[in-house]
Amino acid sequence: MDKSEDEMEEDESEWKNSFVDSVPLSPASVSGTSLKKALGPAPANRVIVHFDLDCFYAQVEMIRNPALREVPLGIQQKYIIVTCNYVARELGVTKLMSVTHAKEKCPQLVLVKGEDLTHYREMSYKVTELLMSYCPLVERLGFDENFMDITKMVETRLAETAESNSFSFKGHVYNRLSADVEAIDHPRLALGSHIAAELREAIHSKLGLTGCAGIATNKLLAKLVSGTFKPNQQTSLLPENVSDIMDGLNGLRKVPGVGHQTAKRLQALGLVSVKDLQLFPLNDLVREFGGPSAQRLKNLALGVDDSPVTPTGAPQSLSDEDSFKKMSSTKDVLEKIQELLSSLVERMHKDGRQPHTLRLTIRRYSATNKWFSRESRQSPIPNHIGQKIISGSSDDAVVQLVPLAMKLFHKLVDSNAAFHLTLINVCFSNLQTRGAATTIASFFAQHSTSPRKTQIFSTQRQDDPSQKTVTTKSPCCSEAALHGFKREQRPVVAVEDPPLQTVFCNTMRSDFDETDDTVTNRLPPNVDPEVFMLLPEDIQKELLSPAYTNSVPCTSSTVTVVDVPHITKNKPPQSFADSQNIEDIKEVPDKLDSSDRLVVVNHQSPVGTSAFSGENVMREGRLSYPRSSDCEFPGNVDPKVFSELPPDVQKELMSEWKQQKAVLKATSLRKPGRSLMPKDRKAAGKGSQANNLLKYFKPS
DNA sequence: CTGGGCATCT
DNA sequence: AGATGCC
Repeated sequence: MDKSEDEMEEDESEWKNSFVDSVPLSPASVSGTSLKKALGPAPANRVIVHFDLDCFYAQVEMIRNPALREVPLGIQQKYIIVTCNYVARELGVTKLMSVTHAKEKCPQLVLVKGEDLTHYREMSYKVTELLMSYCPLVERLGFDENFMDITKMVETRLAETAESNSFSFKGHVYNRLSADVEAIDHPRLALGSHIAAELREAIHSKLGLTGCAGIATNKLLAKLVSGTFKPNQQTSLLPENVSDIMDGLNGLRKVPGVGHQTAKRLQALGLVSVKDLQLFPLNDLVREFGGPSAQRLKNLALGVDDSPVTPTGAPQSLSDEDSFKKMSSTKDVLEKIQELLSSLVERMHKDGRQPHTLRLTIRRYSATNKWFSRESRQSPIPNHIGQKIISGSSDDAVVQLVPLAMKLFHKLVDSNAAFHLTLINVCFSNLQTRGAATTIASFFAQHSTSPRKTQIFSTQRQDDPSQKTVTTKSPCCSEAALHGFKREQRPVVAVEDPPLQTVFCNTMRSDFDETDDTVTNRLPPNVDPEVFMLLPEDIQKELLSPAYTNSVPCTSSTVTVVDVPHITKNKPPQSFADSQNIEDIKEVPDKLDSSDRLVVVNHQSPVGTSAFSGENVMREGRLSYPRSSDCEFPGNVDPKVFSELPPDVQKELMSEWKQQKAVLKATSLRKPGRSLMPKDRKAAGKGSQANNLLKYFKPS
């Protein structure tokens, strides 16, 4: 529908999404569609990597129990082997094979139950988090796959490496025997293959996991090519071989994005192979699927995929479910719900966000359509219950949630009649950080996109001095809630160590000044609104109160912000080092590799890479009052109070205010009560998600 | 003898 | 709320 104009301009969004900063778009070109062609030939292509961990669950179990490495191992969920190690595969076991079948084929098969996903989930987030420490553009796909847009890393490295011999490919090149010959023709993909190799090595050395990678110019191709050599290998796909890999797919079902249902509908149109779809008239396809889906499908068949790598962040919902042969009594249902809610509440508590919606999903037994047809009902979670989850009164929370869930159950099932359920799922969604939006917080909330300024190092060598610095500071960062405030912390490592080579992914460009902030991962300067909201209300108040006029003697933003109310009154910043939750953050790197400061640094200061905001953040010194010409204060902010805030906070606030004006303009047509449109919400969510992400890869 | 998650779109 | 898709 909205695509009518670009029916023939299927590349349009790619122009926006796949930009690279070496090919700056002029402001005019961004808004003017007709100017596209004026930009000349195709824009620089992206470099996308798809990572796919080998038999992920099995690897996790083998790490937990190394003895399992030498035996054929299968991970069992109910009656299914969901995955197995390569020893087992050599003996004929495959994924998604029934247990009985597997045991027939391989009587020695060792089975480990894998229904509890806790360990897999934790390890999964460690991987994502590790990748994110190199570049924030990481998108998860399930627990064992990640997409990464390394275009910027490549561009940076390209600028630095003038050496010709670096233009060779690491790993395989799809359908090529001697890659080196044409490597020079694809320097960016070639560099991408080196980066992919380094990242795989990092995953291996830090987390002990092996996996495959695919390097290509879009997500679809990267994913398709990553599996061509398994396990623990990588493959690059050159543009001239796109049709090879697409045409080589055995059936439309192999195209990611074409599921069972879509394949069936396509088959009804007489389409079976990828070629069939490529050649099928678009108009006919539109009749069946509608404009956007039709175009998307056709593009997929052609290997065209302009969808951006969308940083995943923390999950938007947490759910827990169990399936069974039969559940037919209300009492059993109640017990199951209780059990599911208990574990879910625990997980939610660790997450730290407050769920505002509870959903109950069931699957009814039905001879025919057994595995589809789920039904669900949802309801708001009263605030006082949600609070208990956060505060850790888990038992109380569960007690209050169970009746809620049972109400939902009775909406779904008439318990007077006979019923037969085969699955129950409970889900928390509408996850929000605690605290009502104070005026200021709501400012933040609107566009707290995450300003990670990720500093990346291709390989890390060296030094302890930084390590020390980090260590001393990290305690202050232990609360996930504090992370946002560390953003502007001076990059501990980089400062002291110039030789710390390659800084990828951080755009130095102070940015094209376009108004188009949706196009890229344009991340506003560092504030973490969420963090503010996480602070106890009295502290928030105090922070904003005109009565609060003490100056803050601390220049470390990490310490400063959080401490403002307390420290200035009560404690010196140092004392914070030994207070409370030190371990949270510290343990992470320790568990991984205590000598590796890179991880540490990135954790504690997920300082935005893509801080296009480029404006150099003021790192020390206090800003003086902003002149009103520069930035108007919101009415509720006392300039004097403002002046007492730590410099980075001042900076952040001003940036927010400045942006607020722009956003208000942009959103003036929107409903006031719901000014966060999907796109905004997405952007806004990412900021907090990134912070919260840390929790997902906590120490085990 | 078909898991237990998650996301997006409508 | 459901459908669909992915692992």
